[in-house]
Amino acid sequence: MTKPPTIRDVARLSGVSTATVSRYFSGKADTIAPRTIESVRQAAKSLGYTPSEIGRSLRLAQSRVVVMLVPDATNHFTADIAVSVESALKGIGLSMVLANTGENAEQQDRLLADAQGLRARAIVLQGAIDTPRLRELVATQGNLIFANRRPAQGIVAPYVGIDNFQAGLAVGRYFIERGYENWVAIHGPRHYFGSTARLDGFVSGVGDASRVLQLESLYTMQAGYEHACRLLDLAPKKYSVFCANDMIAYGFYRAAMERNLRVPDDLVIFGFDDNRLNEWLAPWLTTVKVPALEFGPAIAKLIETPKPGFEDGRSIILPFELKVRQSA
Amino acid sequence: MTKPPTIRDVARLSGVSTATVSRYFSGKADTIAPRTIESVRQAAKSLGYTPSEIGRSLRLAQSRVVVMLVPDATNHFTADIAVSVESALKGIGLSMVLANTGENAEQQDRLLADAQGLRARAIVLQGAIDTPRLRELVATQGNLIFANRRPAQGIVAPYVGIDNFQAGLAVGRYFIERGYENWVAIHGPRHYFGSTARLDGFVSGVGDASRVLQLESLYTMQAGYEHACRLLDLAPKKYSVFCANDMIAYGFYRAAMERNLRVPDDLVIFGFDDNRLNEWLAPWLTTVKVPALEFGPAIAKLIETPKPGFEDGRSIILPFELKVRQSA
DNA sequence: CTGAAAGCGCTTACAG
DNA sequence: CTGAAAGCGCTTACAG
Repeated sequence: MTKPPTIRDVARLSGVSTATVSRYFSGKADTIAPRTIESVRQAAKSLGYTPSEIGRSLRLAQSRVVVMLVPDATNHFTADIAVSVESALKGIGLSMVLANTGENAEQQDRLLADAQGLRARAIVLQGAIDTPRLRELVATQGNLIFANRRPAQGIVAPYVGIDNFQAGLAVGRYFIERGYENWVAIHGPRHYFGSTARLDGFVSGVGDASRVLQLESLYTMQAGYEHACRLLDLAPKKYSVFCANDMIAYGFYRAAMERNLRVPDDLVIFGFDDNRLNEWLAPWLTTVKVPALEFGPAIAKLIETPKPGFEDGRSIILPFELKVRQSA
Repeated sequence: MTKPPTIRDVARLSGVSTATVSRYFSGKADTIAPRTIESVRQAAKSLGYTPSEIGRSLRLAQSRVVVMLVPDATNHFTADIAVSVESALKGIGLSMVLANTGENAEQQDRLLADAQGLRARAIVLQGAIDTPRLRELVATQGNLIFANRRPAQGIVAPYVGIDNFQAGLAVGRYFIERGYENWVAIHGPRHYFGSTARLDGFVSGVGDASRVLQLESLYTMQAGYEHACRLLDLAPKKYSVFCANDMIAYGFYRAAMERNLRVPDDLVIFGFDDNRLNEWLAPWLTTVKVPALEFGPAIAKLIETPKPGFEDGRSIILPFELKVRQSA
């Protein structure tokens, strides 16, 4: 409960100046006499001193905090990316602050303001919503990084993730190759710019937009389930469904099971993400694997790299892979 | 990329002192003349000024950051609690930093040091590991809060969560009431002090420790699956299994399915947590509901309440509930 | 209703 | 190898 000791307390106790103590704690110990080092170490230890990140940040005009904004932290794929990023950042001496936008534009803008207040080293957005505030920040700060979903048209900022258009295209072509019919694309909310890249790719892949039934959906099991119920009850057919993520696919599958339909005989289902739950919950699901664990290192690299390249929209494109299993 | 504007820039542009600008931004606008307010507002807006949390924190000797340490951020129940806490803290003007200990004592201690460096307002631990560093911090800082698992013997700090012993007891009694036999308790890792409270309660509930087969397990589906395979293959029986969490129960169930066993006829399974995935993935699972969404408000309240009560180990005990469904 | 000034905990260029 | 001193962006008691 007592006030934490400061650098001055350590300096006093070890009989040196605060400059020396500071050097010790900021990794410049090689210019200090061994005896001095020892006395500083002792003093710090006996006081239980930990340098204040706040003092440090103020002085250096830069914090060691990276803010990550996610639409839904309880989504498993999102959480995997967050964990990967957190761990990679830790490796380069940064901390990550996680915050939920709840898919809400105002909430996002409020969090962006907070991140600015914290003087975040970088702001990583998973599934950003296109708002004026966002555009303003990208333009004036240049420390925003888009993950998993490309920024909207006209926003120039680094992107880390797969090429969603190419992935959609590959799925579309696979549908053609297999001779699937009755195409359905359940795609993500339209306010996620970039979420449509998968859809556009898919449509290109099958080659005929007019024959694709497009349904807009939240990224949840619930939403997938409801779409499926409506579809399977109103116009039952052997559909070939491309889902915007695995959660939607789970929901769709459950509705199919309830109707005694089998994959792939009565229904074809293709997911997206290959989130780690699949192995346990949906080993039957054919899906596009997005390498969640590669996001951390890529983003860390982007943050570490000297500024000159930060504003130029350079991106790190990760590889995707079609995981063909039972459902398609 | 340019340096963000400071309070001085705003003061200069609006022709007032930094004191006045500061008052405006720290909610003391009622002592400022309306015309002055307006000019400050204009100036701040045109400069795109956001007050620096760093400067503010240094001056006030207190940050608005709360650090939450979790053993595994990809666990759904953990994530639900984290989201609940983040949202409640946001409501009282605080941000949450999330960090993973990965069930690793050294990692935890490193993160605790980081939290101290950030001068965190509070540190919330979900599933803390008992280390000397942890004990030292509890004693000297008094801003640690234990969530979901009680602190170990001799650590006096506030706790938020259910009464795990009582919950285990209720499950044990339920087993007796139903006449279940062949009791198995798959409990969490022993280094989670407090994780054994559920086990102890359960043992008390059934009333005969010698007849409970106790298996130590990680909190994962994988671990639950492996325990089940071993058990069901080596000594097949109609077991009645109390799992330390729902994940373990999922894994156990899968192994049972693979062997064509049915719940509750061939096997009784009882979970713990009632994580939100159950509704979709395991609607058959009988489990103990822990109210994940009530953690946020409770923890926020603890943090807001004036210090006097902080060190005295006062706790907020949340209600649990047996959710009886198909599997038991 | 407003301002001048001190000081929160650090780091670093400069001087020795 | 070491120290004195300035200054990072704020807030607030004090004075007017």
